[in-house]
Amino acid sequence: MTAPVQQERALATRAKILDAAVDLFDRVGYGETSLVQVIDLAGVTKGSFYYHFDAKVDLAAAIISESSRRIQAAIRKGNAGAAPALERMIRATFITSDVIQSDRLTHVGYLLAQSLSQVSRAGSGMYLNWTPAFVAGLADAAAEGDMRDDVDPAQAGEAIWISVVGCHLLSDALDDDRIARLVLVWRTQLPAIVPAEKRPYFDEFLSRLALHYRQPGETGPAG
Amino acid sequence: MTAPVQQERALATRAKILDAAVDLFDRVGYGETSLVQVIDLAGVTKGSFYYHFDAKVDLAAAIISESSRRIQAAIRKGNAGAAPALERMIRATFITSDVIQSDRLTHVGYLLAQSLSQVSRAGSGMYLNWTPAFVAGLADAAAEGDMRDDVDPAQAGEAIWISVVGCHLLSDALDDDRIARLVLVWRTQLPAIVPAEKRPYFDEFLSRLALHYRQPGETGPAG
Amino acid sequence: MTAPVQQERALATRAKILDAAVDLFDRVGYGETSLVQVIDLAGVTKGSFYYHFDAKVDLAAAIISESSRRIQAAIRKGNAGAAPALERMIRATFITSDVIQSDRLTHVGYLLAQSLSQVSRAGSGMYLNWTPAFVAGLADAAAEGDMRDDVDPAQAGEAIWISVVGCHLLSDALDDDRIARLVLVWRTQLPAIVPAEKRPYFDEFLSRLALHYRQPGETGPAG
Amino acid sequence: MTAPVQQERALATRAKILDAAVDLFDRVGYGETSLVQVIDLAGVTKGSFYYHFDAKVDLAAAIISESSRRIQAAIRKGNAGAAPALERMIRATFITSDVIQSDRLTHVGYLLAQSLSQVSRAGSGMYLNWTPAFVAGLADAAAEGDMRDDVDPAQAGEAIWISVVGCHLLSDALDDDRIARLVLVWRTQLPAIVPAEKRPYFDEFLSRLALHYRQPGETGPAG
DNA sequence: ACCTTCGGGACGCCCCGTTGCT
DNA sequence: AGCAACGGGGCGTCCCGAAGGT
Repeated sequence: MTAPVQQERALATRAKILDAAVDLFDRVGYGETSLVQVIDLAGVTKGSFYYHFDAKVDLAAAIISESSRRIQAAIRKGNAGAAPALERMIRATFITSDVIQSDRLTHVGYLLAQSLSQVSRAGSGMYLNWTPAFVAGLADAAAEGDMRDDVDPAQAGEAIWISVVGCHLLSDALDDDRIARLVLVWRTQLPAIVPAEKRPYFDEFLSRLALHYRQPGETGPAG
Repeated sequence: MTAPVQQERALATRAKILDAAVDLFDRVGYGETSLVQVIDLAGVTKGSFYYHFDAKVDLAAAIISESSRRIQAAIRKGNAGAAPALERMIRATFITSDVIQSDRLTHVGYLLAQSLSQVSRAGSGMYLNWTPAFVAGLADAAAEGDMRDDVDPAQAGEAIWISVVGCHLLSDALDDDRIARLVLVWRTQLPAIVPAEKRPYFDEFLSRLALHYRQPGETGPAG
Repeated sequence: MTAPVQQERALATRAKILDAAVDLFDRVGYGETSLVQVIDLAGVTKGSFYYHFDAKVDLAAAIISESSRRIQAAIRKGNAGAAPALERMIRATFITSDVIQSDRLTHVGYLLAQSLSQVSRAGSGMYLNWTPAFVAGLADAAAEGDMRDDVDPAQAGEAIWISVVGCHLLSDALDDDRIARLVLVWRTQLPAIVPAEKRPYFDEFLSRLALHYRQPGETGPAG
Repeated sequence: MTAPVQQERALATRAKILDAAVDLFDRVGYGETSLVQVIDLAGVTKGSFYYHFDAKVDLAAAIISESSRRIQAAIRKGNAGAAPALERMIRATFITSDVIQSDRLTHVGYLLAQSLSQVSRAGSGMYLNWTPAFVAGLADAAAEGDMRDDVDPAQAGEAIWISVVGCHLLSDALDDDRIARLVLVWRTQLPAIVPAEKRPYFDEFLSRLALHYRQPGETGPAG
């Protein structure tokens, strides 16, 4: 409680800088954005910037970590209640796509993590860590009877993860609706995974997710 | 006839520059590589460089176009004889992975095309054009009786393409064997596509492809 | 009085740069002077330079505008009291020649304005604006009875202005005494302009101006 | 005799280069024009250029000397017959203005001579040599009775030369009609020089010159 | 003699991410 | 937090030669 007012102002300054950086990194890219562009857009001075950040890369690092923090938080919040593992997995991919799509900072952070793997370790880490997560998720699903006996959770997990990754990349490159593509992926992958009798249920489950997370502007089939 | 001798030297110089650029772009990245690094490594002077290329981006452009040229050529060569559409499609993905994996320039060009979409149009073009290609391929496959009746070629085509893209991205990020991951993808996708009675054949087909294109250093199961 | 010290230092730095630039532009020319020559001579660093000036041309622009500022100021100061229009005109040409001759920055700025008309608009502007000024001056002189009835102020004004311009150019090319040449010009032009009875007065007026503004090193007739 | 064909081609090449240089120097300036611009516009190669000219400055030098050659030739031709000194002088100034105005190479050469005095010596030489020429001309005119007794040929000569110089400079800066301005100059200067009884003659003389040399597009008073 | 291809380096300007002092 | 200064490259371009063909 020493000087809460100043702290507030400092936080606001930091936020202004971060916002400006997100905007510029998104539009012109990290390497192509100069520090002065950032501080000009943020309306602060260089001294002020260097008070909050030690270097330019720290900007990226801050965005990246905030981005992954938000993704984690969104998943935790969206998957709050108890639910079967497979449903949690599916929902997690939708939540992630949704937050990446709707929150600019998260999106930029996600992109930065890819291109600046030397900065945050989150780059390859992101990809490295998620494969086992998917595999583990499918193993749990199998234990819960949500998987057919003849599929290997390890292989299926990696296959799905590959598709999800491709999904993100394509949606970034083509700048179109992530959710729609994600639905497509799950609709083609799920039949090969879940037991035949559960397919109707998961079809419905997917439809509901698609409805819930679809883009504001996008109109559904009955739109 | 007119001046063949000098042209040879020029070609060699150009190749030296390109080689150096490929090496550096691969190791440190395009944006992080300076022109003097390139010309130093190539052992040429700036004047020489600017005789062959108008700007730094032209280096990238040249690598990108040569890269896609090589991919096309490899596919054409590998798919020379007559073969069913689905087999050609599958083989094309293996050929592409193979050449990207084994030929450094091709790999770098492929990566550059992604990050420098403003330079070559090949960036987003790559992704844009391939989706319909996959869809068309599957349509042909359907006409040839290689597809189950209950799958939509359009959806299946995009789904596979998504997986292939994810495959490349993950293999790049994790820097591991592309072919192995590609085999995994096809093994999980094919069952959902081909008629049940043809599954054994395509299983065998995949095995042979995997054997044929697997990395030199990688030892197979019987290695 | 919060931070006058810093501003002072900044001003000093800026002045050092400007001084160096004036020196070099004068000796070797604007286009032939490189930025590093300027900053080396000024004893500042590149960063410092680019803090004060956005580009090389800004140096020229600054010199040009300061130059014309000084000319204006000198004229205003020299023509402070009330005096007939014709006398003010004559005196203004002497003052201008004097300050161009004695102040290096003014001289360089005057020269730059000629060659860099694309930079400052002062180039052609200088010439464009002065013709009407001379014409207007002579019109006032006519109203004050200082002009013969049979001369057209418009023609006489332009004629004199032409002579003054030629005067500057020749003095620059030959690098000799501007004042002496200016006296010559006025001595030949005035008889054709002023009424016969006023010639003795203006002869005397010219002599006094010549005496007052003649170069320090130049020795007069009695020198 | 030895190889006239080749010489012809060489001459043509040289001319092409010179033409291109004149065009570019005129439009963008000598210092701002690069060699490759010249050779591109000329449609020759660098090697070819360096066969004809040792360096870039040689281009300027060649243009300058050709320019002054043409001026000399024009004066000689225009002043071919016998005529009084003063008339020859006047006519020479008109001829010079005319050729500078109508012949692009001459104009460019004249301008180059001013800015590149270090190149051709013609720069200051031009100005240095012409003053005595004017003085000598007026001395001759005096001997022929074309000058009033009370004017000093030396002073009058320099005064006129100054005006002529100012004339050129102003016409260049304002890019307007040289001839009109020249007429103005002579009309104001002549009355102070020639005996009163000869004024009508010279007035008529000037009118005829103005008519003869006025710009093609310019319409005279009677339109 | 005339011309071409290809190469050689030296700068030129600018900008960038960073520090000190206040 | 802010004003001022710091240097180290970045890319591009420029003027020019070397070596050879016709």
